[in-house]
Amino acid sequence: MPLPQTEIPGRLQTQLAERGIRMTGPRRAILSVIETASKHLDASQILRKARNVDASVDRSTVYRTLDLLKRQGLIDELDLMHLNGEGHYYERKLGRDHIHMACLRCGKITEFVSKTFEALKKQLERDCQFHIVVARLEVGGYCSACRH
Amino acid sequence: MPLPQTEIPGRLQTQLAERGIRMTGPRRAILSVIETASKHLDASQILRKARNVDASVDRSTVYRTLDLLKRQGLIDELDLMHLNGEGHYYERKLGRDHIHMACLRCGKITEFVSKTFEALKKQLERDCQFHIVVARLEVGGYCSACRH
DNA sequence: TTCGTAGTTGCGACTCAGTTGCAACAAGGA
DNA sequence: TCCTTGTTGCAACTGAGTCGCAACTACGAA
Repeated sequence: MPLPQTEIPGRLQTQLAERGIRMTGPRRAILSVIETASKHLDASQILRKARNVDASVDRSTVYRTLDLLKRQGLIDELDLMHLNGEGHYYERKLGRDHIHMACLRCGKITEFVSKTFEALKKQLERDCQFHIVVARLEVGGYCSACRH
Repeated sequence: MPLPQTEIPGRLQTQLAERGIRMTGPRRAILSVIETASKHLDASQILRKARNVDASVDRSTVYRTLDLLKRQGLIDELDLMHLNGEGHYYERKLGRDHIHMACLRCGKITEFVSKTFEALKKQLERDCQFHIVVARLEVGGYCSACRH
């Protein structure tokens, strides 16, 4: 089942305001990049796009803002290690956990929500007496267009 | 009856020899470290331990050997991002995929094999027409001793 | 509207993991 | 023993991310 992607633009700004967090020019630029992203971006891609909005944005401000959003639980950090071996990618956190599937040939990332995944997490919590805070499943392989 | 978890020391050496790959002093040192490790090690820990065997081993040789073992499919690379935010860890690849659960408080890594996980992978392959090469599930949370 | 201040910024210098080019070296087959 | 090819240590480099600091600014209070 595909994810519903539509969100009100400016939602992240609102969420930060609700928490009494200061809004600044660089922050607005970075948030708008994250909100309007059509794919997963890493820190340097976010920096480059944010500079189209506000040319003075600094690398360290991007990292600090990503930190802030992580601490506030508004974005998730992914590895997508299968894709190009390295790098952290960021995405808006929507309600449900989902699985990331990276095609090793064309690089496409597919997201997937699964009841079985939810069941697996419940099983882990029960069988291992483990309280899950975060669960990330990353899959590498070949998508339907690239499989051979 | 105890589980047959023990491995003959030198097994990695044998596997490389079977593939006609040259054996050298530094390589032997690094392989023995990986084979006798009681927990997941990162590259710098492997370097430190390998130097106890052969003091001249270089950082770059460790990375090159880890690359070799990855390419040969003899080790897996993990992120364990939940544990300390960074770093790649390595482990012998045994037959079965397993889940890594990292306790955010005590740092313990628990491994878990699950039929539900296997079912989830089958479901992904079927529903998304995706050919899975590798699937990594990393869970962060609190273990039974640390939960609150 | 102005003011004060705590939070934020850009900057530059730094750390740390990992990579690379290269000349010297050595494994292992002939 | 020799030869070839793969491997090594080294040193220099890259790229991601961090940090201390002085200058700046958002925004609530006056």
